[in-house]
Amino acid sequence: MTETAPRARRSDATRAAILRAARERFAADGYERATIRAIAADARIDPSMVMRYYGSKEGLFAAAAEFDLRLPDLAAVPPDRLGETLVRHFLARWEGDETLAALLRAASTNPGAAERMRLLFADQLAAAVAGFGTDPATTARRAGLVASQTLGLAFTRYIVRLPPVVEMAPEDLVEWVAPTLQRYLTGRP
Amino acid sequence: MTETAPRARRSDATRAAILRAARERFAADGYERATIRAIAADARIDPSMVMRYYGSKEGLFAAAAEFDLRLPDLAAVPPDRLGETLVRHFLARWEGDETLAALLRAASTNPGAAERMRLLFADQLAAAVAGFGTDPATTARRAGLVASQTLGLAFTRYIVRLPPVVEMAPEDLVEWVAPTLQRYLTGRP
DNA sequence: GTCTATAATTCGATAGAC
DNA sequence: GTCTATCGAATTATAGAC
Repeated sequence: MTETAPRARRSDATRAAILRAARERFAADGYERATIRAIAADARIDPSMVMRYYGSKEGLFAAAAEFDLRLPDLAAVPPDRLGETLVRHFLARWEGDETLAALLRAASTNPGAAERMRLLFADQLAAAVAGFGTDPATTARRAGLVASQTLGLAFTRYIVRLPPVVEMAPEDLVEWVAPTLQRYLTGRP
Repeated sequence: MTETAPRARRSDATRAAILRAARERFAADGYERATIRAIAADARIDPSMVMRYYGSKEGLFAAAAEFDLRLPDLAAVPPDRLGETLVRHFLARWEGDETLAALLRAASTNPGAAERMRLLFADQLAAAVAGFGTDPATTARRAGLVASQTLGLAFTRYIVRLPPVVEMAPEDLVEWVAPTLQRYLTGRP
């Protein structure tokens, strides 16, 4: 029973510190500009430790970019408040966790990160939209439209930082964007 | 009068070939992964020529990322067809010129490219929206919302390439997205 | 105007002492 | 488990021959 009772190993703290620093650097600089050396310096450990724990830069990114949207069960949401619920949820999720910003920046230039983004879309967003009961033939398309607006909001607010989008209060964004998502989810073109 | 009668210099063809290759590489790989060596190889010239003509990698990008949205005069568009006009225009503009894809990819990781994106937004999109006559106090915000949807569409369709967004026909996209832009431009939240 | 040669960095990754 | 030392490759940029 060497593994059945997980004892907090000393290295766990180091692993966590590396992941935290990696998310920050990948979020701020993207995949190519974020260097293992810089990440290690932030985490106050030796660069070779990163390689030891995560094998390669790609392995480190894969671990750091693990992201759960934590979408609510859309079938339990009042049908006329789907858009509002989604925008509010996305905003809260992004502002509290920079992992998505890291994934978004990296996906622009790194093929592996882009593939991860597509998987996140298919496994989480498209799956949630498919589960609440509109015409199955159009759910993928509806989910894609929702992604185009929500990722565009994230891109302009957190990556490019367009001043008017950055300055809008979360509640103002909800007011403006919720009807868009509502129509993409339940409307006809 | 050594310059008043511009004679086609031999080097002009080389300059143009470099720019074309640079746009392709920047659009496909982003700023960091696109190398001067690869661009020079595409243009069938020596890498040192790129430095000679454009001074540095940043100077080359600045020249290659020059982009004119060529927005129509919104004051001349029927007020209830503003959204439709804009989506159609953006789609046509993007599919015919990869410069915006290059700018979009680079803006994710390169601070200079992001600044360029903000300038393009302020000087062209925000200016066009301000010129057609809604409440001046809200025009910047309306332009920001339009950017969030249009850049999100470009990001999901040309950069991350989410399958459902890639597969939608331009006319379907117009049908779905036009009402969104129409409301951002002329509606109340 | 074009190209060769190379300088000066910087990076990811490895080997091995302790 | 942690760190020192370093390898090998790739990059931007420069100096200078032709």
